[in-house]
Amino acid sequence: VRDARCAIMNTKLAPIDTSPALMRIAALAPLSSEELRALDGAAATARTVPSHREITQEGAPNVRPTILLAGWVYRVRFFSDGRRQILGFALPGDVIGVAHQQRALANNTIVTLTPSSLCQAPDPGIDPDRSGLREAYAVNAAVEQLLSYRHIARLGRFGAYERIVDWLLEIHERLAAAGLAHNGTFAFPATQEVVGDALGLTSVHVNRTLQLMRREGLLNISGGVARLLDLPRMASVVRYSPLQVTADPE
Amino acid sequence: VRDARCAIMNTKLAPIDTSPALMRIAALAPLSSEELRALDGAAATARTVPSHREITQEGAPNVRPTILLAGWVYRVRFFSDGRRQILGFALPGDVIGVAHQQRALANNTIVTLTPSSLCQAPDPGIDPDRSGLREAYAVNAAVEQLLSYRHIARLGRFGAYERIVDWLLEIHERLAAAGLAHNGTFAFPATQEVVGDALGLTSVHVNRTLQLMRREGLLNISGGVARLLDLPRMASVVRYSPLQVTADPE
DNA sequence: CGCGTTCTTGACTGCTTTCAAAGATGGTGG
DNA sequence: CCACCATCTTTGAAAGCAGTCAAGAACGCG
Repeated sequence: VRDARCAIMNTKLAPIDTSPALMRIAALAPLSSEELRALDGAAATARTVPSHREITQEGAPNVRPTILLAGWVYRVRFFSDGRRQILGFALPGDVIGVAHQQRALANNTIVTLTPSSLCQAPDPGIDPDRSGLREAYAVNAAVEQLLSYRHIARLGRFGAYERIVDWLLEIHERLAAAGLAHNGTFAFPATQEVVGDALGLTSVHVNRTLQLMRREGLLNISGGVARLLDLPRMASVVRYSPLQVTADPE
Repeated sequence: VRDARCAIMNTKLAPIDTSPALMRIAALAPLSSEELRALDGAAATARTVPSHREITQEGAPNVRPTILLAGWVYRVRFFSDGRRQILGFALPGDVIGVAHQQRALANNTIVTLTPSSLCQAPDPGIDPDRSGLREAYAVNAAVEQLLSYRHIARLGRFGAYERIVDWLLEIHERLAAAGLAHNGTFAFPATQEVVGDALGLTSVHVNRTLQLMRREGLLNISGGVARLLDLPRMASVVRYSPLQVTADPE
């Protein structure tokens, strides 16, 4: 897993306990050492998928629950005239393909944006020793739903400038939870066309807006790396509030 | 329950087995007579909420799972400058407030659009006799997620005309599942401003677009009633495909 | 070093918003 | 039964944000 990540994301080799995906999952809920071992074991069976490959297809039978260990993947919906809308991204540590019903169909197409590493998500079953895992998956699902709602609000009421700021802050927060962002800087594999497809804009307009932000000293995206240079100002533009789905304990 | 529905929605008294909410839930999964009785019993304890009341508030502790028996409610996200974006609607038979994690927070504010009737959703627990209910709730959740994804695609890539057509077809399909739409005609309590807030448009532009559609003989909304006069043509405008989250059995 | 992808730029079009005010509608109380 | 008020719908003119089309520059991979 670590090797895969290093090859794929071009990051420096890190100690085992900082594996981004596991760090993010462990942040969702307290996990027992047995559960951490189960995750490690699953990660050992990871498969690598090249970029631009479909993992699921909308309307086809759902895949089994899967953990994204490394890479970026996106959910997408295609239109008959060739347009497409990216519904959201899964980042390292995200769990995809979870369904609780019989004969579930995938409700969206999932495609790898970068070469990615995937493994089957350990099944907590009804094992009382794995309640932490169940909780982590539940929190993951709640975050996923919250992200959808935020994306709807972003597309419905934000202009291009706000959309990009808000979305970058969200990506940054999520990557930071996996230890993949430092000081506002993170690997950013999306082209301007992909950003446009995610935010309901044309790549041309994304380009002009990013240039404006660059001139303002707000951020800088180049060479596959995003640098958010003024997080406080970005946050104030859209009144950004961190993702939260669970109440803090007293 | 039936009385409440009649008073609230101004519909004609219907036989018990056509109660819209229960009809819709029963369509999600096969239910045993025990489960149907449980639903009936829950419905008997329904409470009525006036219009424009908040049922949940984003960031507050989540409410317990609730069935909407009658009326329309909407999920909404507010912005600091007074703007708001409606994230989606719950219609009779929809289950709201479901969360599987500890100390869950509501991830959106839910507000009644019309006077509404609500009851607590029967808990299937781990009772094997209530697997149908569990399945129905799971399918309900899958539909909810699918609706979110469709809404994202709608807002991101459709123009005003397409957004309205696509959204009305979706509302129609959902109401029809509860027996609340006949021949393309259904009670429609949303003002043009509400439609605009849901579709990311101004009420002025919603007005102009609806007028265009009326002139084209496509549909007619007036007096709180929507009449979709040419469903085939509407469907072809956006290549509408019915909501489906479960594979048809062989 | 060469080619394909991605980024950048310019001019022009057009959908949607904004602002303001005038009608229509529906429910309520006199 | 009608007057009245709040809400909702309709209309017009003007401005603006974002899209479209096309072509050139830069980048990165093999």
